[in-house]
Amino acid sequence: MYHIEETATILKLLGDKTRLTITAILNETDCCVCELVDILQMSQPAISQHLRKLKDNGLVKETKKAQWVFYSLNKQHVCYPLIQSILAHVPNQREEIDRLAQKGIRMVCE
Amino acid sequence: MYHIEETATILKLLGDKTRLTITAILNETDCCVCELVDILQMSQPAISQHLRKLKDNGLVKETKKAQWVFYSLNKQHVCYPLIQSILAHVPNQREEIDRLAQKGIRMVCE
DNA sequence: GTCTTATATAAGTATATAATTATATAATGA
DNA sequence: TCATTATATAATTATATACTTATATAAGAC
Repeated sequence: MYHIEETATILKLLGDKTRLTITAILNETDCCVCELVDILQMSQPAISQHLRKLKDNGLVKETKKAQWVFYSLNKQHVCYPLIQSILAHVPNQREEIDRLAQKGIRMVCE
Repeated sequence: MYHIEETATILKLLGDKTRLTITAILNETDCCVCELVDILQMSQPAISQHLRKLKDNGLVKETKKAQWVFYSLNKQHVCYPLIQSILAHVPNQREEIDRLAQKGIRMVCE
């Protein structure tokens, strides 16, 4: 059970098509920024700025690997259960991720 | 299972402390505008405008009774299940409603 | 009819948000 | 070292949002 305010903050964060999609993607697999750029067909700064908001609120974590920064959902977040029950209502993004894999993820990031 | 965009719209609507609280209240009991004004301690136009957004998106319904307009959650909304699974994570607003009842709802609305 | 109460809407203002473009940083590899 | 790639940040702009104040509408009481 969360506070109303805390919950509203999470909902506001996920109440944006781009961030909700990013969250749904990360719920399937970790991704680096350029993969998200490729899937979402948006500019790199726009994606970075959305990731920043998610990170500032602790919803995602970042891990640096060579020149890439991989983002993942923060399963330790207090609101993770809320996020999961929301994601249960939206289609998973397997297709998008598979499409990316077929193009060769490497080609995208290198 | 909803579309990402549709879900984002709902989350954005509920991603506001006032609207989330109104929704949580209406999940307990129907309310007229002046009751919400009393509970939320906000101006009447502010409450009306939030109710308008909720109504425009079909989340709430209104019923006129004499000079009052009672609002209720629209259980027929496609996203009602999503809304319920979100509300399951926030405290119900029984206390606020009870506090209002003790003051005498009649006194508030007349 | 007029007065009061409940609610809605309009106009204005201040702030927040999302995007773009340009630039900075950081890591890799030649 | 320099060039390239990946990512972040800053500055700007356009739009959206939440609220206030003032006013309109609608219903009931008198």
